[in-house]
This record gives sequence, C-alpha cells and structure tokens, in this order.
Amino acid sequence: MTQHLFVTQGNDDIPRWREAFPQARVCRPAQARAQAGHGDHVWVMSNVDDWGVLAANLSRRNAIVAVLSYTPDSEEALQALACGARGYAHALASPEMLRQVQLVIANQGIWVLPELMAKVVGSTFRALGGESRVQEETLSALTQRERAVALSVAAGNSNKVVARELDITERTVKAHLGAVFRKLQVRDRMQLILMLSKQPIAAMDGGE
Amino acid sequence: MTQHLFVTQGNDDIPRWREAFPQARVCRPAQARAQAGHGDHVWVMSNVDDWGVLAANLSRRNAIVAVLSYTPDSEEALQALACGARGYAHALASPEMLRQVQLVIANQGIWVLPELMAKVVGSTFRALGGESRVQEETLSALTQRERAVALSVAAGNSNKVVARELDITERTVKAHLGAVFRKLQVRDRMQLILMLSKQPIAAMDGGE
DNA sequence: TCCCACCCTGTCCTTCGGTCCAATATTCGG
DNA sequence: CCGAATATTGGACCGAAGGACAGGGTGGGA
Repeated sequence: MTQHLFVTQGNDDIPRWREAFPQARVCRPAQARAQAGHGDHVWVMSNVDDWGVLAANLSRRNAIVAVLSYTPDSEEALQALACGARGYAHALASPEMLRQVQLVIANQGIWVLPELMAKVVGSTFRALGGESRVQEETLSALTQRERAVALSVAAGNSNKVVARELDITERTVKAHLGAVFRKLQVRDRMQLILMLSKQPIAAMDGGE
Repeated sequence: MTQHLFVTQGNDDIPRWREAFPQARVCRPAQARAQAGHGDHVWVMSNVDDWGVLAANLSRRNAIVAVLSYTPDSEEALQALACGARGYAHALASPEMLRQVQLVIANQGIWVLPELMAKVVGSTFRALGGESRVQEETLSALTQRERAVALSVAAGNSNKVVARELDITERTVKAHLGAVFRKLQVRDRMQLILMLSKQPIAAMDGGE
C-alpha cells in the first residue's frame, strides 16, 4: 500500500498539509529514508538538512517526491528537479494547490511554481545553446526598417529613443511597430521583448 | 467555453487522438492562431511549419499547449518547453497516456516523455550552473508581494491581468510595481523584463 | 505602547503606447 | 506604364502606465 509522508525536521506547523492529505503521516528524514519505497508519495521540506540527498535517494527508489519551500526560488526548484523531485511548491500553498501538485506528479508530470516555471524552462534552452531558428524565421518576415525598430524596442528603448536612433519621427516608429506586431502576431512591445528574448540574437546582419 | 484543438498540416491519421478526446476539433495552424485563446487546449504536431512560433504565440495567449512528435527527442522537447508548451509526447501515444498528459498540463504541470525527462531536467541544471543566481539576489530584495507582481509583469502580463491573478486592485499592482522599480533601480516594466530575462540582447540597430 | 514594514486602496495628473483614419515619395517587377 | 511593397509622416483618439499625493489596515519588535 502506498504511503503518504511529510518529511520535516523542526516542528513546522502544517495545517494545510493535514487538510490536503488527511491520511498522510509526518516523519523525520531518517524514517522516510528507511520506510519510503516504490510508489510512495513523499513531501520534503527544503529546510531539512541535505534535503537534496534525501530526495535523490527516495526518487531513486521510485518514490514520488515533491519539495516544499518557505522561500521558493528558481534555483532551488532546479535543484529539486535535478534531485529527482517531481514537484516544487510553496510550503504554505493552499490545500487545493497541494492536491493539484499531487495529482500532477502522480501522473508522471512535473509541477513547479507557475511564477518560476517561465524562468526554469525559459533559461534552459538558452543555456543549452540550443539553436532555434525561431528568431531568424520571425525576423526574416520583417522589412529592414521594421527589423531595426523591433530590435531597438526589444532592447528596451522607448519609441522616442528609437526615433532618435533611426532619425525618424516617433510617428513612423509607431507605424513600423504596428507592422511588426501584425507580422509577428504579438499584442504589444512586451510580448515582442519576450519573443525576442527567448534566444540570443546570434548574427544580426545589418541587412542584405 | 474552452476549445480543444489539434493542429496539423497534412492529413495525419489520428485515431488515438479521436479516441482520447472525442470532443476535440482538428484544424490548421492559421485557424488555431485565430481562434485559440485563454484556457483552450491546443495540441500541435511538430511536423507543422513553424510549430515553435505557433506554440509560443498560443501559450503567450494563455492557451494550454502540448507538442506531439512522431520522432521525439530531448532537443525538440526542450524547444517545445522553451516555446511555452507544457506537454511533449509521442504523437502515437496511447489514448490513456494522452489523457494523462492532458490531465497534468491542465493542472499547471508539465509533462515530458519519461525517457526524456532525466535528460531534460539534468541538462537544465547543469547548463544553468550558478548563472541565474543574480536574479534571485535581486529578487530577494523584494517583499513576497512585490516579487509576485514583478514575476508576473516579467511574464508579459498587464497590470490589469496581474491584478486579477493576485486578486487585488490594479492600483495596488501599481504601488507594488513602483516599489519594485525603486528597489531594482529600473525605469519601467520594459527594463524589468530585460533584467529578469537577463538577455544579452545586443542592442544593435540594423542601421546603415 | 509606539514605531515600522508590509499590504491594500483611492484620486488626480501626465506621459507613453497603439490603432484608426488618412497622405506622399520611392523602388521594383511585370 | 502600372500596381505592389516599402518608407515616411500627419492627426485624432483611447487606454495603459506610472508618479504624486493621501490615506486605510495588520503584525512584530523596541
């Protein structure tokens, strides 16, 4: 029968855990190490000493591990995932959210705090140096002028600054930008930044 | 009402999809681009032209995107995730598995082929190393609420959307955001996005 | 108890961003 | 020569963004 364990060290107050999983048991790291096995669900607090090692051990034994943190950050999230944990959430998340996490990881999914997700995933691809032609493809759909405007805007410049840079009117910048939005199918400059920020701009030719 | 779309280009045979999601509709990329929006579930075949761009657009519109491939590999999986897809599976996966994927991603999880999972997660952590530590440090200067606002804004959301997300008024969002700007010493949300997505966008204008 | 940090909200105001309606000049291919 | 695409600018309009005020509430520490 599958167990459901909460691993903690101090005497953390865990009303939400209790509420989310009434059938779960609270235990110490040592007990979890000894008892948990295949199919068991184990929640590990990130304030436990060597929680990473513990998570790695448990997940290696095919336990389903989620890490909970009072101070979630993307680095810790990545570490948790690297240690085999399949979930990473705030320790004080609502019972509904905890159950959602449980549902996801029980179905072979990964669950990470939504706010961290973008960074965890987003930075991955860049760091890997993966070549995505997304950028060049999208940019190649633009005219030279539109491209220049788009890149300047993506660098965080205001329309006014772009206008000065390219020595045109702010009005013209808006016109080009409108075309860029249409062609790249984005709503506003923020989405443009996010789209262009997905990849480092490798070799931008000044035109061709 | 949330739609359920399959995006494909050729006339792929999709008996398993049909079986898994009888209520789903098959459509072309253009249709998906036009119709899909918030909360919709969209399955994109990786043999579609510019599937990455499509996935990025859809996920940016808060659609729930999964990518299906006839020849899954970790590289493509990473690309899919980088484009905002939350699921990556084999196109010929069993209906049960497809439904599992759907269940997971509908609950804010991410689902990647188990065989690829280790590779994806592993390479992520290694590649990141200590790089994204800067952000954590800068973010740690913020209060919980400010951080939540900052991250949401950095994800490209408008103040209105952030307000809805956090269940506060738009005014409060502005207040927090003002504090964020002060603490991180940035002028506006554009600079914030650039800081948090820490991208070496060489601000080169294609200028002549 | 008082102070301070945090969280939430309000109004007024200015600037910026984006889209709608135009118009004009140039270049380039059929 | 004629249309199509590109580059440029104008004006009007409206919503979003952000600062300058001015409060309200909580909880913890001196």
